[in-house]
Amino acid sequence: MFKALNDPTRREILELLKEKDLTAGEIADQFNISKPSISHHLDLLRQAGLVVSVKEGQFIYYSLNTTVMDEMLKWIISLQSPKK
Amino acid sequence: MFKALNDPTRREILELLKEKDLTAGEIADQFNISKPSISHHLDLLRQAGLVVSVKEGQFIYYSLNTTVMDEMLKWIISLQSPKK
DNA sequence: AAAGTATTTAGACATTTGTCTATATATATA
DNA sequence: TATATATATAGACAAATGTCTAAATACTTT
Repeated sequence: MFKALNDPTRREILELLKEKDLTAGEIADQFNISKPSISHHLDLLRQAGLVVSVKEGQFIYYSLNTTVMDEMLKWIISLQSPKK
Repeated sequence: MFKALNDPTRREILELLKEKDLTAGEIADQFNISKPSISHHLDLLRQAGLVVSVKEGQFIYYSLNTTVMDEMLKWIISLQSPKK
């Protein structure tokens, strides 16, 4: 998950999906990167559980899965507790 | 910052520093990794602003700087807002 | 059934990353 | 001052990462 968030392109994809669900092609259109590369990024995001994909005809819609981020939020917040 | 958090060793270092400030050597002792490698990890954490180092005699004490994490918390939380 | 569109898979390649050993720098102590 | 200790820097190297082009798969339309 940290790994999935480590790439600027992937973080931008998440920000796009914040607005609304998009197909792989619509996402790829937003970047100056080849479609196979975007496909690869989407695969990594999916493996990390950060996005979910649903096939609809010949399109594949991607959407955010924010529940997974709770874990990360908790981790970061736990670091902010005061020292002994 | 995402980059700094992407490595398991660096995340563990942050968790150690959560308990109390430690010298570079004390940190290195917790890992099966050479001291120069740990020194490199500490440098990356420092560059990311996640830790602060203070020289005390021949020792260098490292401590957490949690303020930087607020930015990241905000980013993650912003993704969790509902869709249009 | 054939051609077109959407997406993924496969394989290659350059860059980045984490690790190491060897060496350098700075401080402390005998 | 010489030696020991703490830490960092330099340079090498294998593994991981992000990108590409070419080809494959799946669906749609004519």
